Amino acid sequence: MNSAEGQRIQVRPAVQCNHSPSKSCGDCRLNTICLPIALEADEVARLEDIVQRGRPVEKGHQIYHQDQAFSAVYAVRLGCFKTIRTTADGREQVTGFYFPGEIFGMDGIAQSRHTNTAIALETGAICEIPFDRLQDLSMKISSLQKHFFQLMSSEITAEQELITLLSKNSAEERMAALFLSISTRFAQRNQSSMRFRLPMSRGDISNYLGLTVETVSRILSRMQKAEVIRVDNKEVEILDIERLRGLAMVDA
Amino acid sequence: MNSAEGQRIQVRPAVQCNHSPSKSCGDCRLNTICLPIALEADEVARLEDIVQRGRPVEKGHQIYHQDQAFSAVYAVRLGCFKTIRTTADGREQVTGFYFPGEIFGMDGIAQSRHTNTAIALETGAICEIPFDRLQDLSMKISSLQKHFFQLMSSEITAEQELITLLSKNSAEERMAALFLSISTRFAQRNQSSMRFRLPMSRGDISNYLGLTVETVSRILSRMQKAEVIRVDNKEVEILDIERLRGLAMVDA
DNA sequence: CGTGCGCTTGATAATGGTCAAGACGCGTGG
DNA sequence: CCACGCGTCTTGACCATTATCAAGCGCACG
Repeated sequence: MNSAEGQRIQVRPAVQCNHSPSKSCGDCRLNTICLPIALEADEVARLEDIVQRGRPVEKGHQIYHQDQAFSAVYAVRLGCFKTIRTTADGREQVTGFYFPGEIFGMDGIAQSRHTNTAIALETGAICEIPFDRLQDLSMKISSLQKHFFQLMSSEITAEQELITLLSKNSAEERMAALFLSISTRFAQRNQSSMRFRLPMSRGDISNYLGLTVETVSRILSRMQKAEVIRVDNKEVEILDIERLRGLAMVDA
Repeated sequence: MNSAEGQRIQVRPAVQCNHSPSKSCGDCRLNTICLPIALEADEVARLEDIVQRGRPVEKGHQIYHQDQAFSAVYAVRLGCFKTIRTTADGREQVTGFYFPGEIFGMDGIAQSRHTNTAIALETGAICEIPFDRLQDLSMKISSLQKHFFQLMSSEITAEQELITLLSKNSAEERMAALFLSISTRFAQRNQSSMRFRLPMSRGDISNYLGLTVETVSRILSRMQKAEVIRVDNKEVEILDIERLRGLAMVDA
């Protein structure tokens, strides 16, 4: 899903990160926003200046609500977040899952109002980045402007991958692709990519993938029976990643 | 589909446009890029300076190809364009249709390579906007930077609408939504929104909507029998837009 | 300890896909 | 100018995947 994000992170290993001097960049939750930018020391200071850092949020908390005035984008430091869009007739669509180091909220820029609602799937923390101040700073620091264009473009390509998945792939292929994406994103944070806990419910998964909970549940059972994965409630273990890749038929 | 684009255009009526002094902004194909910006005269000149204006292209021509190095984004002046993404296993997904005044090619920014192929659906013309020069200029003209952030955000919200459509709506609802979107976009250009010629084939439509050509064909016949639309090959007439909106069940 | 929500599993149904055949339209070449 | 041929579109019959409906389990939380 988010292979663009992935690649951008992977090509830039372990440089010292000024946000959290005690940590390597691989650990700093802000790496996707600060890492690719060759900032001068005082520029880093200016960026840190505008960022509301490490605000803790509890499970189920809404960061912003659809139609609410847009003022900031958010970087995930800890935990997992989902964005959902409610249609005119009341149906809901999960439009994305966001893991540490990823940015959400960019949908609100165009209309100065959010077109999604963002919700914490588990207890975590976020950095709030006021967008008007980010824009100002981008006028002075070209690499910051460039990076933000790239971030938004990544969001576009990630969504195009989801469009393709929904449009062209079977239920099983969609599930496999999601698991591979989640696995990759855990790996990027130096966490186990073969064994992890799903932060989202079956309902979130099925909604995101355009399926029903029943179908998701059945496919999990089938994959488990085929010994591709092992599932125990939200705990997932990938037993045969090659076969999972085969099921996905997609370059995640 | 593209309601974000739509609203942005509609709230800014008929100001004089400096690109084509003889025309109102409603006619200037570049309106989505220049219109919302309160530029000084010399700033307009600088923008016009970098834009390769009005390059004609013939039907079937590729503007850029997937994996090709990214260097520019493109504004449609005339005609209609589609973007397609080819997956690892060779399947193709139509990711968007672009009408005059709309911008395509922003997918390439993140990876400095295009993740789509853009193809002209009919003979038309485009403006090429070299991205590095646009970035430079955005550093000097804050309203231009702001506008480009908005453009990209619009692309994100448009894609989220498509995701929702693919995930939650029936074949008939998808078709109705697409027709409403196309109709709206024709209206924005002061062209007939009730009677128009589809620039894309049934295959393009079905691919975009995650359906088969047979299903698209059947639904067109059904809608015609129900006297909601009249179809003659690519010529479409909307007979009952209220009923079409009812079918769409979506805020297009 | 009970209630409820999330998850699983089964039976059945429907939407849309696949396969197949024929019609229509358009461009090309005789 | 007409005829041929191919590609696009339509329509029908049949089939498969996934949704729907229904029931039961188990864990978490009051």
